[in-house]
Amino acid sequence: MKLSPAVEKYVLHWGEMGTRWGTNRTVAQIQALLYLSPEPLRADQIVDALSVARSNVSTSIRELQSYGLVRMTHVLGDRRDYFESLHDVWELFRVIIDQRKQRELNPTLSMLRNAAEEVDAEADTHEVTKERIHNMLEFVETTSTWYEQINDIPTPTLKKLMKLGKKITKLAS
Amino acid sequence: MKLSPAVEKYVLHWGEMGTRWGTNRTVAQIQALLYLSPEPLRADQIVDALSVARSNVSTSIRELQSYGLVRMTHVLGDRRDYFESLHDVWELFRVIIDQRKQRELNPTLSMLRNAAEEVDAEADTHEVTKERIHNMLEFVETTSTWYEQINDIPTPTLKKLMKLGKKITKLAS
DNA sequence: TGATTATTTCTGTCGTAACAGAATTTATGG
DNA sequence: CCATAAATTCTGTTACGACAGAAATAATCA
Repeated sequence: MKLSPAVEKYVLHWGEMGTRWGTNRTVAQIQALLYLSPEPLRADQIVDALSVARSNVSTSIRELQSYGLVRMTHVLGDRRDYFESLHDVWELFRVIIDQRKQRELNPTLSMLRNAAEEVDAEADTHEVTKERIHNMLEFVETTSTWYEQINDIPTPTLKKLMKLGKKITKLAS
Repeated sequence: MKLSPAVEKYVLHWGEMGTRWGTNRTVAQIQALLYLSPEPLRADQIVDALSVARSNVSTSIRELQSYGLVRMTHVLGDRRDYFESLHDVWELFRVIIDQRKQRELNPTLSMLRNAAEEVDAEADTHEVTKERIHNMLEFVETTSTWYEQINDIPTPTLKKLMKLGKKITKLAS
């Protein structure tokens, strides 16, 4: 299993970027490899292609499955597990962003709601500080509900909307 | 410099979240502290409030300044440096997202452009793989130009647009 | 210009996460 | 069931980033 130069560059870059997105290199590399692979791959093929330990592949795939980015498949008469990634890029990023909303936005939202309530009762806290917390809360709430709304939009519509770019403002005024 | 309970929670949470966003705890805590502070703070005040080493504050502030999130101010007759954060949340996130675009989206875009060109010339690479690279390139390009367009929209307009949520689709059909 | 205060840079330590390889568990075919 | 293959979990090592404290540098005042 030798990767072509272009595929190798893709996989390596994706691995690098993965580390910036809260996951680790191997996880991101495996996702990239599976995304580009025309057919599902076995763990040992991934080991071979990426030169990582078998155990590492096992752990990483489990993580990818828990995110909902990778699923297991099987071949008749073969007891080994095969894995494939989501292949639709839009779907892929919906899932990723959903995850991040769960892990980051939601906890922040509840912290801010608590903090906003609590700070209002603090007599010796500066008004400006109170206001700042409320502003941040409002921002995160707006972002959060906006995202939930947008997430309901079917992909083709979403694409069209995005292609409009700032022209969208003309319609909405 | 004793932080109120609400402020402390905010700062601690922000620090935690910071680690998920590619920066470190101290940097994020300092930004949070400065964001909430009614007036600019000196390095020694930050040391006191967050219980971190002076050197750590120096490095972190430098990082925040390089991101454009924090700026230095001075007080007449006082040679010490004072620091304040951007206070407009919308502005704050514009800057943050801009940074992330620079560091993540743009490099990925150029990798994908190279990979797309290179892979087309690879005779023994599967058609499906080629297509996947192109799909990813198209997605990132769409996202990138969409962002550039959106970034031009003034904040009040942007707020209104976001409040529309998915109702936006009715206008654009 | 020397003394003092503010700031930055340097150096070493520590904690954490990634990872390899070994050991174990689980599954399947003879 | 036993033997073998596959997959997972466990354990120790390593690499890296965060950070404190020390040392060095820069700025300001007497």
